[in-house]
Amino acid sequence: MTEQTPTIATRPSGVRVRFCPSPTGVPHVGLVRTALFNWAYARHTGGKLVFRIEDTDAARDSEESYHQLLDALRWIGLDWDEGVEVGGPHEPYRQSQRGDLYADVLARLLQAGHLYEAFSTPDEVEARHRAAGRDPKLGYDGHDRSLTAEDRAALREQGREPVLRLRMPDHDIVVDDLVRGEITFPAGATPDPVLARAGGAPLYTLVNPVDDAAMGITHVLRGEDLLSSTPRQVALHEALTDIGFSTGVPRFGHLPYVMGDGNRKLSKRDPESSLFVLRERGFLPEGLLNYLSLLGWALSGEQHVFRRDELVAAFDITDVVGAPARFDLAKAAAINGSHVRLLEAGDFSRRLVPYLQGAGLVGEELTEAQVQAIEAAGPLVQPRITLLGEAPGMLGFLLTPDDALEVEGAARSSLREDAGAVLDAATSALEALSDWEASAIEATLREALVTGMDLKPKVAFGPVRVAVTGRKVSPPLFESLEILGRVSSLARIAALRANLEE
RNA sequence: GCCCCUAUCGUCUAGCGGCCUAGGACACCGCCCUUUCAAGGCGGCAGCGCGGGUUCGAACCCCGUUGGGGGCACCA
Repeated sequence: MTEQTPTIATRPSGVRVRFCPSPTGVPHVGLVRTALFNWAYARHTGGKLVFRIEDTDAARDSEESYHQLLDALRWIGLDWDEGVEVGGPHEPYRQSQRGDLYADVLARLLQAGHLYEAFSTPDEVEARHRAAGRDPKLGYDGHDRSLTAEDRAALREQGREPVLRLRMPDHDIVVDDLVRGEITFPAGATPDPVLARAGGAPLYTLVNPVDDAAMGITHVLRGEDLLSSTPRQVALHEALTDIGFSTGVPRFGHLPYVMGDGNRKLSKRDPESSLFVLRERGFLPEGLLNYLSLLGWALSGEQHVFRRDELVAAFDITDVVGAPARFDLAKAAAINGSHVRLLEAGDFSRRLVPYLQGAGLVGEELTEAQVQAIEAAGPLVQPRITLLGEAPGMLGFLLTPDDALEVEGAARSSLREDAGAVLDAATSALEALSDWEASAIEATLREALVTGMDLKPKVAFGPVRVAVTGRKVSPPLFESLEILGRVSSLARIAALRANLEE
């Protein structure tokens, strides 16, 4: 065993980072943020991102979750250089398929004396702590470290099977964390961890560092929750180096938590923690990517809205902040709104389609008229929404047959006594209009209602807006009338007029 | 209990000893623009947890303290 703790890996050139989730549950924003920072660091440095799946817990892992992980990464636009789906020189990239490697490493580690067989049950460990007047929560006490071959044989006689524990070094372990700086873990503070169950089933404690070593990972960028497991990982890397399996210890960088409301970690109970919920609400991949990168990092003090390539150009793991960041849905939406506004008009309209389909306003196949209406109205709603999911509400009136249009209660009750007269005047003016175009519509309606009836614009146009869109709030009225067309517009005004009589 | 992390406006952050009477963004509040609602423009409110040092000088360095978070599994 080495005397000193090497904290800087001596590796071939080039940054190699990895993203290695276990496929349990639905992808959440904290997970994606971790993937994002690994990706950004790889792209910034010209290094490689490895995507590995840690599915050694058959009870909790699921194939569905695996596919959701792929879906999530692809949607937000993170690609990887090696790993599941794309292959690479270190296949396979699913730990459930790497059992032979782990068994081999375990055997070599055991033979070299870095591992030992431990027979103590958790109850026995706790009982020893109590008997000695120590805190029972102290963790494993190292009791089996000194078992002789005879001792072990005797225990086996009793039908007991040992787990394999790593012999932690008796010196302090110093980690130069890329985001937190130098951290010292006192000798003896980390109990000897179990690396394999009785029977040999490998645990995360073994498999994660072994694969990092096998895949030549140079920088381990992961969640803060794993910070306290770092000393045992460093110790394992040292042992792996000692047996010639590895060439050193990777650098570590521990990313801050993503918090929810209050002072809790963002939990799966929070709906906004689910990437897919966010996507359904209408986040743009580039908008969410932008916001997520702001959780613990900043491009500069001044620029908050930026593109993917600007992120890559500027991102450095050493600039990441160590303190937890709160996920603020309002700010996320605001950043998204900025990206919505940045979209080219045609692009924006096309991205609306899935949300209109989801709302049942259009079918699988769009009609020519629907395409035209969406493209014409797109620019009207683009500055008015922050999430694409808001679009159906604003565009619904254009994609609904005249006789199916429903006037919202609040819109209906906003009408004053003179609404009928306003609608009558609007009808006369519009029927006489030869050129059905927004500016002409505006001119004639202003003349008839504002000038002719001496009404304030808000009062004058309100009833027309309600008649045509069914709502108090809508895209700009005159453009909306133009897009809707003369026939439908007049029909809707007439319908509301008739309705007022009742 | 032990170990570790962390601390600038309500929130996310810039700041890396003098450029700081602390900058930006979100939120909030005004005003302008305006056919509704937005967008946009202009302005405002609001912060270095506390106590000691070090220094000519501290948001920045050191020590302590308090608050917050995490870990102490045959889960990952």
